[in-house]
Amino acid sequence: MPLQTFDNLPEDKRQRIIDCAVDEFAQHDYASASISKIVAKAGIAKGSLYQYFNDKTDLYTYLLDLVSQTKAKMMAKAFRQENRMPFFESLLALFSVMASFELQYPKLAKIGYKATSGKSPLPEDLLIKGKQATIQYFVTLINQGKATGEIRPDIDAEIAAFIFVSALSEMGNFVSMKTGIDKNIEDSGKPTPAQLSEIERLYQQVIMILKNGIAN
Amino acid sequence: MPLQTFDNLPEDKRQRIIDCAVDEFAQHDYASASISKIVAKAGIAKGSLYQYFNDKTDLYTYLLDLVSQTKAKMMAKAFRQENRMPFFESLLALFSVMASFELQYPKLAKIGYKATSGKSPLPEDLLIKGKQATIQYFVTLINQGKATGEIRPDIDAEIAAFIFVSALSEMGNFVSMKTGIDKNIEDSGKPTPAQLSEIERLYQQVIMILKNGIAN
DNA sequence: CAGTCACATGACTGATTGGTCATATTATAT
DNA sequence: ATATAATATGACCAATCAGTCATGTGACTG
Repeated sequence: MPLQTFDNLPEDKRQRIIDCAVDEFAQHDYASASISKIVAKAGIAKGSLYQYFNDKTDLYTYLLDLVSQTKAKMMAKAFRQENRMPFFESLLALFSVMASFELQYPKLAKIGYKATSGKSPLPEDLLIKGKQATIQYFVTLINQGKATGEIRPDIDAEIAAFIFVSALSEMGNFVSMKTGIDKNIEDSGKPTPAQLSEIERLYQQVIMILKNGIAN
Repeated sequence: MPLQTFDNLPEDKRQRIIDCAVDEFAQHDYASASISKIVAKAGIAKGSLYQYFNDKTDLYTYLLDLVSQTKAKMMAKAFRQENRMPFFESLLALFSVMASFELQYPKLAKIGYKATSGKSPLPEDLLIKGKQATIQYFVTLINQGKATGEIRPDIDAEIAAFIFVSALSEMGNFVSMKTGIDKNIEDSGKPTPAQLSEIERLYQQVIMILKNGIAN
């Protein structure tokens, strides 16, 4: 975790450092991301960065925390209401949040994506445990849906969950492919209404397919 | 492409170099993969490697070729028969090939996966074009299915194709998660019959879900 | 034997890396 | 104004990187 000195920093300077670090880790994986380039772009001395963070992994885990906390905030906002929704409404809300996150914070999304798919210094177990945790969340959701009769009882919950997670995690790529949103767009740059409706149509179609299948 | 000298090499030496390079590029992305480590592990001088390949990207693209050619060979074997199968049989065959490839050549699969998801020195356009090409293949397959009445006409072919590709490309991870197959398993190590049947059940379930949906 | 050619070698280069630390600057407190 | 503590700095270090090249080796040819 960052040292106290990092919190004592003036807001704009701290934010600038974070921005530069996010830029770097969004474009390169952990091993290739360069501390030297981060401090150069942020306009601070390398020694300074090492007064804010213990080492490279410290900075990296700080960014991963930023990713999950930002996402968690959006989740909390979306699920503020009754937590017992019909299954497919829950699914819709989940997809909606993931898509919005991807649109609003494409760089943070990229960091998170790299962390789960590529290489990172964290114990590998910890990472796949994270992915398994996501799958497990869907498994319980699906089993609830089975209990309420919304989902066919012969569905293998784990495999269905795996499909959902795959579609979710890859949807970001598809979104940016379709909307042309890319790294040149700054984080927090509000997406246009046209993009939003396109995205909404996208994940509604996805859910429809997962719900009813494609067979005639 | 590799120089002629590489082809002139004695078979075992050439294979040893390929194996070590595959090892390295399967574990690290392009930027992090180390030529020094490859030659050290292969027991050759660094200068020698540069008599076989022009530079790092030359070696890398050679490996990517190896990946796609290996996969293409398996595809050709599976689709030797009549090329106009019912849609869901084609889908089954596709999934089957992808799963077998993942099982038989986990390292090659990992290299290919990194190439599409992570960073590589190739023009980025070329890579996402590759992914889009895969999607396009599914799009035509789906449109054929629509024409024959196998698939509902209101399905958005592109979105459905995206879901298939996502499931396909992530299935490797799921397979290794379920079967415990990992980097410690050598390429070409034949998977056990138990693993094979487990895998078969997996992608049959996946196709069933994509075909009929999960709704009751 | 001499000459030629293909390949093998590893010391070397210049660049870059994560990380350190003595020193300089600034802010706070007395 | 002086002392003390907090922060800023960049030259520096050892390690590593991709890539080069003069030299060496061995096999084939005349």
